[in-house]
Amino acid sequence: MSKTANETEMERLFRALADATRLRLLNLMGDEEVCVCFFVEILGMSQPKISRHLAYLRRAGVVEARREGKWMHYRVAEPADESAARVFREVRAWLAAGRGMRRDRERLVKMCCATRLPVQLQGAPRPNLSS
Amino acid sequence: MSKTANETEMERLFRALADATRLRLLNLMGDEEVCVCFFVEILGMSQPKISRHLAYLRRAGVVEARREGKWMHYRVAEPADESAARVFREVRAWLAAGRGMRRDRERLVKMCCATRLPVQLQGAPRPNLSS
DNA sequence: GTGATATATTCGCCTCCGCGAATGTAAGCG
DNA sequence: CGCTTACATTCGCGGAGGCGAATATATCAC
Repeated sequence: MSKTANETEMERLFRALADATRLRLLNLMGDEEVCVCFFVEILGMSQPKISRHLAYLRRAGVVEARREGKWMHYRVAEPADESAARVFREVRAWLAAGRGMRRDRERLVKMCCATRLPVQLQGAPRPNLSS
Repeated sequence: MSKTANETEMERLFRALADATRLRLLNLMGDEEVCVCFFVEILGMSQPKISRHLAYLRRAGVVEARREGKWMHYRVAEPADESAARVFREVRAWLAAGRGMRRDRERLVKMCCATRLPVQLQGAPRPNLSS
């Protein structure tokens, strides 16, 4: 039934989407969970910056996190509300069509499939490249 | 085929949607143009506040304006990009399902169909109630 | 022209948030 | 225990934007 969709929820969602870095993070996640160290390596941004944006997305209910030893994995969280989920799906489709966004994903796939990971990522858990 | 969807365009759109007042304005417009004076009357907010948010939406390319004598009419502007238009449609569907949003629209319909308009709106051009 | 009406813009003041830099925390290793 | 790695949080600064209040602009009536 979920037809209410508290208006405040919309604001939170759109504020979370109103930042280029967060959009790039969401695009990199696709449908699989990704380790923080890959975000840092691929976006070439400082680790605190990545971490702050991931925390923002988490507070907004847009992503969920899972700990595995030292590593943290982030994945997209589908909204419970039906209309919100449809909006969210379209947003992610829009992301996937973007030029820069596709470059980001290509770099993720290339890096995660390389036989030799860069020094910073030795031993890091690789994301599933299914999507 | 509009597959680029400049990432900056997404940021602008989502920032425009990240405010409760602007969401209510978009919802009130629906598929028809609406005169500023109705926004002011129905939302019960100050005229400068309404006007500033409408200007924000216009700068973001989300709405367009048309002048008719003293009155200004605002209507939703469909994005040129295909993916963006799909996102936007879903957003508006989400809006239309919201509880408070439906109340707003009911008040608009009631006010615009009343035989006697409130004093502030005497002679104001009424919106088409088709949607 | 004057005046009234409808809308837009400007001006401080404030809060939110993005940033780099530094620091804090949590898990693994020995 | 101490040390390293992976990540999170805090701090101080600066810019963006929301607000009410005041002011400016545009159009119409006369």
